[in-house]
This record gives sequence, structure tokens and C-alpha cells, in this order.
Amino acid sequence: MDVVNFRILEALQEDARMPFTRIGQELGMSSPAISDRVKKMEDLGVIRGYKAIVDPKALGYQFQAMITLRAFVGKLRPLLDKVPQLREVRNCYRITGTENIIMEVVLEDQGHLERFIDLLIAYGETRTHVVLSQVIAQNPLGRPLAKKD
Amino acid sequence: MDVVNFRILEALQEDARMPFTRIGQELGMSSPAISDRVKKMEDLGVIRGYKAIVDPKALGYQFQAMITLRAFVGKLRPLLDKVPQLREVRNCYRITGTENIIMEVVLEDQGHLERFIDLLIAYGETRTHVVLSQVIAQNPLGRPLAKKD
DNA sequence: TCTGAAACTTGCATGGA
DNA sequence: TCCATGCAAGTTTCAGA
Repeated sequence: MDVVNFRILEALQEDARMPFTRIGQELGMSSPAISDRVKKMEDLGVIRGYKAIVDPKALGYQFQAMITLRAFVGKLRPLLDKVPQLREVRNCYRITGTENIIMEVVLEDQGHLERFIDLLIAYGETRTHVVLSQVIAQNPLGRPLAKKD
Repeated sequence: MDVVNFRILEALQEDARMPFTRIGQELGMSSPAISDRVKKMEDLGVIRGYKAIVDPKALGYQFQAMITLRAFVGKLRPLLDKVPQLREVRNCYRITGTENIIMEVVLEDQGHLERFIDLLIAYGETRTHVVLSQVIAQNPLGRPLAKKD
């Protein structure tokens, strides 16, 4: 993971479909050299995949919400098993603190929000925060400053 | 936005680098047809871009955290202006509720977490939840069920 | 939306630093 | 180990229908 790899990561986090030839041009390298480095980073798990970023609003999802949940005793494991089946959940984290879980969800309308909360209250106490706007979205990950290599 | 477009979105959310020829094969269409539809969805803002998904741990970030913040009077706007400059912030949302802001951050070590919190307390009261694990990451967005088109 | 041709990109093998 | 070159295979783009 030298400076060149971080430049490549920067480019691919900005546009995952950027051709290796163009990345190579910007770095003064050939495309096979870029290709090799990318493959290596994929194998090492540094790059976990490439995803199209889709706008929920444009698809008809009126709300986005962050929901925290404090699981009832014995209900955390069942919830963790359930969450992957919920198409509304875009991201879900186990966290420290009084709440156990925080998830980012997309909802079609108010009725959908209500049904979704109804589903969750079987597992724990929830707090819902409707998203007003996204200030930062998928900010690229840069090189850690403390890293010495 | 017909069913074909949703199939294309599905494919590109799973792997943004998937060739249009292969998407076309799976849908029984030619690659120019796929290309046209993708370009149209880009122009409409349905597809906002393509990003490589990078593993923070593999880059040397030891912690991930969700931080909520309740801004002091008059401090919300300055914070919103500041947040885009913070490389630690991967996502940031304005939300409803007693907290105004929730952000997902990556941190190199405990000292880094401390410095970051120190920076934030000038703007409001924070609550930090260290991420233990990510249960769901970037779950693809599907077709809204209520949508009629 | 498809076909077909041209331009471009990627993958692979070889060779050099 | 890392990179450049060259070639073959695959992909995207553009025109015309």
C-alpha cells in the first residue's frame, strides 16, 4: 500500500468505471501495471467491490431514516438474523452504548414507515430520526495520516 | 423506469464494473441498448455515480463510529460548513429529533477519536457509538413495491 | 432497439530493470 | 518484485436502419 495505490483508490472511489488506461495516464504508468495493483487490492480485501450509487428519491422512496434500537433481552440475535431479509435496510451497524443497533433505511411513504416501526418493536425499543438531507455521501477514504509505509 | 431498468440497476449495484454486454446477455438485449438506458438513468439522476467500496480496516483505520450531535444555538450552520472538510467523515445526515446531525466516521486509533471529539464539542453536544460490526453494508436499492408504472 | 464497424480497453505472456 | 511492450480477445461507441 504505497502512494500509488492510494492514488488508484482515490480514482476508483470517485468513479469505479474509470478505465485503467486513464488512471495509468494520470499516474504515468501502463494499464497492466494499474490492473495488477487493482487485482492485488481486491485479493487483499482492500477493495471490497464496486457499486452504482442510486438516488432513493428518484426511485420513489420518499423518506430516508436512521433508526436506533435497544434490543429486548434475548431479542438481539433474532433481530440480527432478521435484518438481512429487510429490503428497507441499506446499512446496519452493531454499536456500543445504550442502543445496540443503528440502521439506515429507505421508506416509500408514511404508511411504510409505520409498518416498518411496527415490525421492529417486537425486537426492542426504537428511536427514529427522519433524514432531512445528506450533508456528505460516501466520502472517499484517504490514506491514514499515522500510517508509516 | 420499467422492470428492465430495475434489473440493470440491480446488476450495477452488485458490480458497477460489470460489462454492458454481460448485462445485455442476461436480459436478452444488446449492449448498446443497455448503454442507452444507463446513460439515461445517469442523466435523470437515478444513478449518481460508481464507487469502489474500500475496507477502512485494511487501510489502517482501527475504529468506525457513529456520532450524533446536538448543535449549540447558532452552531449548526458553522458545523455544516465545516463537515465537508473533515476527512474522517464518510457520511453525514441532518436528522429530526433532539439530535441535529449524525455522522459515520473512520478513525485511525484511540487518540484520533479523542482529537475528533475535541473538535466537535465546539459545535455541540456529542454522543459517540463505536461500531462493533457492520451487519449490512450498502444493500442494493430495489424497486419500491407501491410504485405503479 | 438492433446490427455492424471502428475505437478503445482489458488480459495475458514475455522480457527488462 | 514491479513495470513496459505487444498482441489477442473483449467492450464500448457511433452510425444507419
